[in-house]
Amino acid sequence: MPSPARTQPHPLIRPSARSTGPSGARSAELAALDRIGVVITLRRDEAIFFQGDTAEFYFKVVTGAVRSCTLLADGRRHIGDFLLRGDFFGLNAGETYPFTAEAITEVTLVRYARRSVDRLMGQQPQLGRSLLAILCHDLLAAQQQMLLLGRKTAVERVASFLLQMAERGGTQARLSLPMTRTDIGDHLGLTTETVSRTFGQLKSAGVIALEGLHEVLLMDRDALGELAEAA
Amino acid sequence: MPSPARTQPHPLIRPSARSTGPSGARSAELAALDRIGVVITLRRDEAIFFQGDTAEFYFKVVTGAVRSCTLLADGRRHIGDFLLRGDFFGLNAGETYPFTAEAITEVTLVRYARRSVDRLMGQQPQLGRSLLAILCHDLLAAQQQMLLLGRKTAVERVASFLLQMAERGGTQARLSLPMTRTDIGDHLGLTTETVSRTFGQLKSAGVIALEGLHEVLLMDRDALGELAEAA
DNA sequence: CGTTATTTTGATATACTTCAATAGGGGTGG
DNA sequence: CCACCCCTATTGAAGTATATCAAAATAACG
Repeated sequence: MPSPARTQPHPLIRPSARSTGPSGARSAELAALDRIGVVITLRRDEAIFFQGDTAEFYFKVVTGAVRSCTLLADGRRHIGDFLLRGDFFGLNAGETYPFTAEAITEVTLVRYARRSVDRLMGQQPQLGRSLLAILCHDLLAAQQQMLLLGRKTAVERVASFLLQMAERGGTQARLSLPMTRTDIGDHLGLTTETVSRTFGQLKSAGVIALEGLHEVLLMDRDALGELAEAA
Repeated sequence: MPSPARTQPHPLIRPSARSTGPSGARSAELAALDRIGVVITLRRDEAIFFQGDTAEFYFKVVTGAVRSCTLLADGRRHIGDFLLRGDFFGLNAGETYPFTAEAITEVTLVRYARRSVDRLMGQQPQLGRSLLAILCHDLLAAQQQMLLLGRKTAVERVASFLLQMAERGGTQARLSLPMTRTDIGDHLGLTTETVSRTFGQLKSAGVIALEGLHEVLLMDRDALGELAEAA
């Protein structure tokens, strides 16, 4: 079911194709994908797709950050993952997307038509392997997140999250958190307040330092690792 | 802080191959797998593999039930999933298994060598698609579990779990739970006591009935659906 | 059948949430 | 450039769902 316009913080504008062209891919096998990709851009808080939309496309993040959300009937929200530069998302066995994807910042994506990917996979078996590898990786990440949500304390969750973001981000000592504290809470199964207090604790302990609201310096990575109960 | 797993029999015995032979597969594409599979059986609480073992094999459950567990340093345990008849597990991008797999009951599995599967995939592109579909399905299940662990109450967790097991189990009104209450707790991010109390609540409410410890009758499936906050 | 593991039930403790109020920050219009 | 406003974050006080601790009841098992 294609989603009708819904009230969103920003007037809801559907992504529109802007130009076609190659962009960097993570591996040789995936480079073939670029030939069938279309670059799109979205503004902050725009939806890329809604839960329940027909799953026609597969996406890769070029710049910016995306969140994947699901909602319960009474409004409780969960953010399954944050998608950063180089991450793929939207690949799905079912007819429809099982979650909503929204731009956290202004974002540039490459969009691949599902049928084109299917066709290409027939011609290039290596592509199938690459997608298999990506899915295995995502599944592993999901398993770690389940451990976090099921069995870790607030401090352990936040510490794990920061380390994970640091690993994904590139530089090791400084990392940027484009999302809000509420987003982080909804990803870690905590409230905004608890996230804020936990950042405060880590700051007081000298483990991290904040530079503005969205930049974190890892002052003591080992200590952070221990707090995360490294798993 | 969530409690460490309590006394659990630790699996000490390595699985051993017993006999060779084909077994039923879920789809035509996967039938090809059976030709390269080896049937193995394990006793209750035996480990199929340990976290960190070299990931040489891929498995399918023929009879019985398996749990996939990860442990934190202090003993807190999380069960990522229960694997039932027809479920595949152990497929993995990495060199090693990221979790331990243990037999909950006496269990019969088919074991596929990873390299054989790889080779077969080269010859039968459809196999790759089937594995892709299985992984997508697993990923979806993981996303739902993250929502459960991150945002649902104890009653919602247990209700969701029962419905999920009912769907997987076959018959709709009666379902069997071969695992212990502790296993269920470690899967749902709860303690044994909370699981037990929640079962009690559902029983008092007339939503379920217990027949022995491991058989559940769904007396009011709609009510259970509402309690699960159907998501 | 006795023995041990598992489950249930009860009483208490606590980590996190909820509710409430203040403070900061970034953009916009004057 | 500054002043205002709104949104986000922080901080505080009180409440609650679930964990923990403890013990009895039930089931499993040799």
